[in-house]
Amino acid sequence: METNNSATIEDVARLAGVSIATVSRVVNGKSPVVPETAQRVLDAVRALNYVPRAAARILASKHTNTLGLIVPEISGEFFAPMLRGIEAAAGEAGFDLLIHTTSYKSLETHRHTLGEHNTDGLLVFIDSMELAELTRLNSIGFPIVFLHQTAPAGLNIPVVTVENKKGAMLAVEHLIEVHHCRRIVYLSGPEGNEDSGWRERGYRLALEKHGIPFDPALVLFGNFLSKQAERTISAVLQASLEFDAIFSGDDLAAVGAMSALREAGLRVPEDVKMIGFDDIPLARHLTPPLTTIHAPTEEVGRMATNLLIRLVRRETVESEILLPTELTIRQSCGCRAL
Amino acid sequence: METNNSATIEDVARLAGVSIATVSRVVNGKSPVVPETAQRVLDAVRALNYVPRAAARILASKHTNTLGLIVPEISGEFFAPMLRGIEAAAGEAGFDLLIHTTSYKSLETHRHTLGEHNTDGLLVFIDSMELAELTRLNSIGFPIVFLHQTAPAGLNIPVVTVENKKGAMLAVEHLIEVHHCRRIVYLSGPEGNEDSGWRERGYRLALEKHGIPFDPALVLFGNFLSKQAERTISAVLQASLEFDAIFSGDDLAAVGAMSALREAGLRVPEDVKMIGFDDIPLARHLTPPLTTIHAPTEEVGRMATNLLIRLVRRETVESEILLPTELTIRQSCGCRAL
DNA sequence: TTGTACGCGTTATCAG
DNA sequence: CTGATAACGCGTACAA
Repeated sequence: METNNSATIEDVARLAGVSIATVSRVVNGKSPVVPETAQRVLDAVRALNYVPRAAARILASKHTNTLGLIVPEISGEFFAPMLRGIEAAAGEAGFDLLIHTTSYKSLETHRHTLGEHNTDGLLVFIDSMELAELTRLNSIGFPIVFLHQTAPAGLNIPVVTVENKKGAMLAVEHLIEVHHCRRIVYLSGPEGNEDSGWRERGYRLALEKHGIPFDPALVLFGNFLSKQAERTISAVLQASLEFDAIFSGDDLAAVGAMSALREAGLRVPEDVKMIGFDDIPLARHLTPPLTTIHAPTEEVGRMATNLLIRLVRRETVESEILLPTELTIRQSCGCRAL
Repeated sequence: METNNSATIEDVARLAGVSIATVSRVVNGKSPVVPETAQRVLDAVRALNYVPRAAARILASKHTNTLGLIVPEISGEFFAPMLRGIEAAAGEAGFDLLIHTTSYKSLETHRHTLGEHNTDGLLVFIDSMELAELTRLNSIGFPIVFLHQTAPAGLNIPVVTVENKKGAMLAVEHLIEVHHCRRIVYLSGPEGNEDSGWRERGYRLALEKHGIPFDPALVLFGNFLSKQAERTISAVLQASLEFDAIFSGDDLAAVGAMSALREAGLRVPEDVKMIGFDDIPLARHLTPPLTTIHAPTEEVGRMATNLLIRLVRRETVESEILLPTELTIRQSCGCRAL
């Protein structure tokens, strides 16, 4: 609710004895203004506590200085670092950040809530947006950058993500080569999740490379959630599935899996080796500390945001950025504490 | 960057053969319009893919339909649930959410980035805002709600937080009464943190109630961070401080403390009992599962947002809401698994 | 270097 | 119930 009495550019102009155009100039620092007049304006601005109305600015200038972020849900552990990166990059460049989650709303409701009319560009995480809207925005040249997800066919939208396949291979090969595991479970993410898809591919590649036949029974559903992973591992343990290691598609699922294992009286890493993916902040505090594939999540957020800003400025950008992942050895894989 | 060719209210009016006023009416569903004309307008809207320009709307109507959130940093574990609550409540009421972190910016930069000119109201977490600006906003009747922090003297700003003192007492009394602890460490939060202050008060009250003298040497600095807590506990262990339990001001610090304990060869709960505060999602997955004071963090976010929205609508609201905390017993306190 | 005047797209007021 | 039309506050050609 706007309050009645705040100063407008006109008030400032009057007090400074100049035109509103001049005020606009010194406030935006665009065209040159005689230092002396500029100072008078600045004084007036301060005296009146003048702050330009964002809406008026947008209306007149046609750009919002705001970036939109669309996510399906805000899932803490993994998402927080990314958000930090995004917020930081946006802030440093002078952009505001409008956040929108799609999870709890009906499709009808969240149409058009974020788009050309209130943002200069959009950051889209996972498939939180309808293809039709995406296509429309893309066709009018509206800047969009995807996070952890490649663009649908035909759309020219850059992506920033991490080296999923390579990371997964690193993990599985470590399990095979160093710890001599042969029956390695892969704990998958949500159906259709691209990260999980690549990680599974890396997993299979590593097996193949070492002549270990792929067993579909070892691909289990973790849904990138502790709870689901816990449930799943408990169930297969009941059914006496045999395995000597788990490569979890993400750390959260690894956490749940470890709970299930402990519940069943199995020890990590003695009975089952475990490696996760992402390297969430708490990974090193688990018992045992979780060996995992480190993904530069905050950096992904930063990168994507910078990319988007360049897009907003109509600069050309690379269509895909893959940030490096690396194996972070702790103890859950069976390596000794240092 | 606004794209050139999108339809305006005038285009719609023309196509529907009505005035722009009528279009505005059916779009906003305010004044009654003959169903037949309304339908014509709706058709035109759809045909032209018309979406009202937010900026124009704001400029004309004087309110932004946007809520601002100011936080010092986005710290994952604890903050994510709160953000979820805020986002959900805001979204359900049709408000957008503008997020702003203050941590990495200079004071100069983050003046006025969020305020009367781009939001209808502000959610402020901890002391992420200057008193002067706060006072100014408050004096012009701008809606603000504090999260986990009471307003500075003289300002009339409602707060939503949790029953810190009661929760702390619950924890410490459990340690004393059930587990017969006598030398209980309190792991404090950041200097001046209000939550930590109340929790310490609860801790001291519980000791007092049971005739245990307060020992200042047992109040240690955890800073609500795993890393700091780990460092602190390691240090006092070196210095052979004696204690039989730790009540940690928050779960994150508890995690760090547990790492330090394990590092030193001490077992939880056999050698040291441990209780945390907040009940972050991962608490139950720690080894041993962390007994902690459950705080309804997501609900705090929801509540605060709803309060703010009522303030925006100029309704009167309670000046303080204390959400209940409760003891969630798991195993780190020495209680057996169920 | 500075000022004038118009346009941005809505909402709101007031007649009709 | 509907249509003109005046704000809303700022940026920016264009003119001086």
